[in-house]
Amino acid sequence: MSPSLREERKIRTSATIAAAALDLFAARGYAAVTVAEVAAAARVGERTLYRYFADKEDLLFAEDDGWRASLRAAIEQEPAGDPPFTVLRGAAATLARALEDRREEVRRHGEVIASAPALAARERAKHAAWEADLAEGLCVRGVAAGEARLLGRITVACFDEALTRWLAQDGPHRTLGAELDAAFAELAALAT
Amino acid sequence: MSPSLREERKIRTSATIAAAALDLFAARGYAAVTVAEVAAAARVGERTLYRYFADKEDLLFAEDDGWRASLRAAIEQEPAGDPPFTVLRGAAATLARALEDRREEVRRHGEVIASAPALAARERAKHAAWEADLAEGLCVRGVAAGEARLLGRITVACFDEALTRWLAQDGPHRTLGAELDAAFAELAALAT
DNA sequence: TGCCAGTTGGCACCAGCTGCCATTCGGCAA
DNA sequence: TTGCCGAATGGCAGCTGGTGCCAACTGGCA
Repeated sequence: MSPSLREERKIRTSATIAAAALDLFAARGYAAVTVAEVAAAARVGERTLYRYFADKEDLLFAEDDGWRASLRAAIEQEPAGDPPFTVLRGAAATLARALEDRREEVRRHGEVIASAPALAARERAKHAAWEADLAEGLCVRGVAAGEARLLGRITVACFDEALTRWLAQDGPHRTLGAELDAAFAELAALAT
Repeated sequence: MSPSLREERKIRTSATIAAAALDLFAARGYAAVTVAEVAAAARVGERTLYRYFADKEDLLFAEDDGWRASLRAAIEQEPAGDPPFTVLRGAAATLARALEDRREEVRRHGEVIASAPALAARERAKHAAWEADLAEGLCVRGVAAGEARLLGRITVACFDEALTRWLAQDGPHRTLGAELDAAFAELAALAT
């Protein structure tokens, strides 16, 4: 059941388009690049591009679906008896480990996103989806909905702050996992 | 120095357009209403509408600038010696008090926003701005940037959760202030 | 009264996005 | 090898969001 030639090509086409888009956006700015130019750079018709990506923004966010799935899987694999917040901290740590060796990629991506308000907004919407996934993962374990949502929000807040600090450092840097631990520790110290 | 006839008209025109937009969006859905229709309903040219509002989304978010200013003012008015998190909790409580008697308005607004992903994303971006304001307010008081950002994020997370719970109740309901206190209390209990 | 500055809205135009349709291409069976 | 089917492609027309430009209008003031 190896992927057929058709499927292979679809995957390759999608990756080509996304790569061309990121290159152009990084070089000239998101707003200054038209979808037609991205399509041309990827040697694809504009109409075809829109079959692979829902809209212009999606060129930068399509692959996030995969990470979202990883996050959901990470929650499920946490030990069954752990207290709720421990579960979410564990899931966040797993996601952090998956990002650990892709720092430059994440930074480059983040720079493009920060350059356009609409993209920053969508980035935030992604966090909302994460929060919902975390909350859902706790609800399945019997945690009350309100508490689950609050914990999801808190966890994403800490994760995002850890990501910010991780990317802000120049040269040698602490790991994302270390930043995440630090953020959670700070939270515990400050929340009381 | 009462407002001139010109200024009065501008304010009234802006309010008329925003009201027409909310009515149309609530009645027929955000996506199904064109900007031209909003302009026509407000008896204004489309080009004029775009002088009052930056884009279609802005029709729903323009007045948030005022609340953002209130939030900044609220931070400044917190006692000087208070610990950082106490300052932010106080500012959040002030904002909550300002919203307390506009529940139906907030709910109606929220329903329209929840109906379109792009609007939900922008709502989240608004929270990012709040977080930045809160962090800035702490930095001015000498708090380290990283800690200030983290506290800003946590505070907004609790506020947003409190807002969610406040709006979710039917019939008689607890106050937003009470929900906010509850969320902060839960945080303190769960974070350790 | 007449002028100035701010406000308005029509028009042209570009970019994002979609439905439709003809063409092309991979995969399979005769 | 050939021929067929369904999937993938891309061109085209068309709508909506958004902007620059310019001409007409209006309130305010000398």
